[in-house]
Amino acid sequence: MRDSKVGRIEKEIDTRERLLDAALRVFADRGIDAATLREITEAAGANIASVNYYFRSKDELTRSVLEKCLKPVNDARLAALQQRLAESKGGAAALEDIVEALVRPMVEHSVDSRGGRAPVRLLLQVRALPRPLTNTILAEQFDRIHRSFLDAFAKALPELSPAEIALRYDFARGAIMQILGDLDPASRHLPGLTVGHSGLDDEHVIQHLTRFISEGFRAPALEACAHNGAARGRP
Amino acid sequence: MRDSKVGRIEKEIDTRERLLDAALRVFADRGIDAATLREITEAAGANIASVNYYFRSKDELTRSVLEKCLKPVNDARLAALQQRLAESKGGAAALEDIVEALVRPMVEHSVDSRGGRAPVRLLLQVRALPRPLTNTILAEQFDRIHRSFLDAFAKALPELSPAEIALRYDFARGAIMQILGDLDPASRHLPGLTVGHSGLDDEHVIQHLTRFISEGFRAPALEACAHNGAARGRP
DNA sequence: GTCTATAACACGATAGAC
DNA sequence: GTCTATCGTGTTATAGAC
Repeated sequence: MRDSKVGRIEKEIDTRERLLDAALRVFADRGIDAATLREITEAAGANIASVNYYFRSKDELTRSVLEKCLKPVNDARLAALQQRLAESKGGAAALEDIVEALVRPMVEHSVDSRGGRAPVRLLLQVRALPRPLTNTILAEQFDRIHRSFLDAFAKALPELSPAEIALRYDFARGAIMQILGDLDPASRHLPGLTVGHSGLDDEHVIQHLTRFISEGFRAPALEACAHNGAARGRP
Repeated sequence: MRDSKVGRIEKEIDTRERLLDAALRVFADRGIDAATLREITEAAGANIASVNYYFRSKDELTRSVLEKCLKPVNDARLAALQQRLAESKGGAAALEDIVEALVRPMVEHSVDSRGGRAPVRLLLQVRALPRPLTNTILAEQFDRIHRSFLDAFAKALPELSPAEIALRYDFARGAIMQILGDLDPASRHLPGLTVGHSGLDDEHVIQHLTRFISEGFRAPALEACAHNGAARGRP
């Protein structure tokens, strides 16, 4: 009796949350396009019409799913970076610390409710297949992150040009996404993993990634080449 | 008069080739699932029914497209690696040479007929979205490559465990795919590219990638951790 | 070989009862 | 809030004329 109203409210919230959770998994497993609202609602134990009740359309559901799984990662990244920068009191933060601020939150916060890497696979998907809707969401979620990290790397590695920093930052992001995608059970049947990164926990992944990326960043600069914006627009 | 028959044969071949070329672009642009045979045949200037005539189904077309754009890359990779190994006369090839054998063919051979990176975007897509059909094709195309390169890296870096080699090889592949995907004009509206790898030709990309990856591989080994397959299955 | 027409089916979205 | 039923649209695949 005491919960006749609370129960209804909890159920409402619960259905919405279950839809988001199921949609993340189905989107990651089958692709956003190929995923049908029928699959999603079935996986969530909800009715086919519930998506149109809680979200207005499949596009709005997509936006909510992406925001829900990207925001925690990037909030944690920004917090970690700003803490490192604060510790270095105006000087440049240590390279390893910046790299770890980029790596650790993604490794630790990109797990779905089943222990898989659905957020990573979804992110790989929207990057591989640019569409206006998802591009907008990615821009909203990543612009501040990229700006902050590019800036921190530039200060830590003053001998590298901004263009070379941007390039290596791109390499780093690719390495992170690749290994996390391969760690997901859904990628088990992909080639090149016969050795299998089997007995590998999050902490080791973070350490391996941080070391590889840091050494890559420390490679000597390639003499003047990439950052010649001057070459564009001139004969 | 002399070409009434030749003309017909050329037209046949031409239509099939045009379908493959158009399918690669449409698959990469819109996603294999979302791409319709109507779009593809329209882009190829062919009739809607021609796909079912030349290929049996959309799945067979997918297989042909993937094989056509992956085989040249991997053939070139294997040839480059074997040449380097032969030059080193039984000893280990230089690390930079192995990395370049991995990098250069992918950078140089992953361009579509319009100068874009459709093969890369298609590969990113089938990796992000594992399906039985494409997994099989990827295994056929990449198993020999991965085995050969893992072996070469292991010989060049005897202080690293096989598990650590596999991990760093994965990082390298991620870095390569990421930058090549971002170089495609279709990725122009993605975030993090405001700096834009604009005035950057293939040769510079190859050199930057090779340097970054080689230094990453040279990072000191992380003490015993990943390769403890023994830890699995024991209490 | 190329084309038109259509069969057979799945989708997102919604109206309206409960 | 939840459900059923259905509308309108778009898909692959194919049959059969040319």
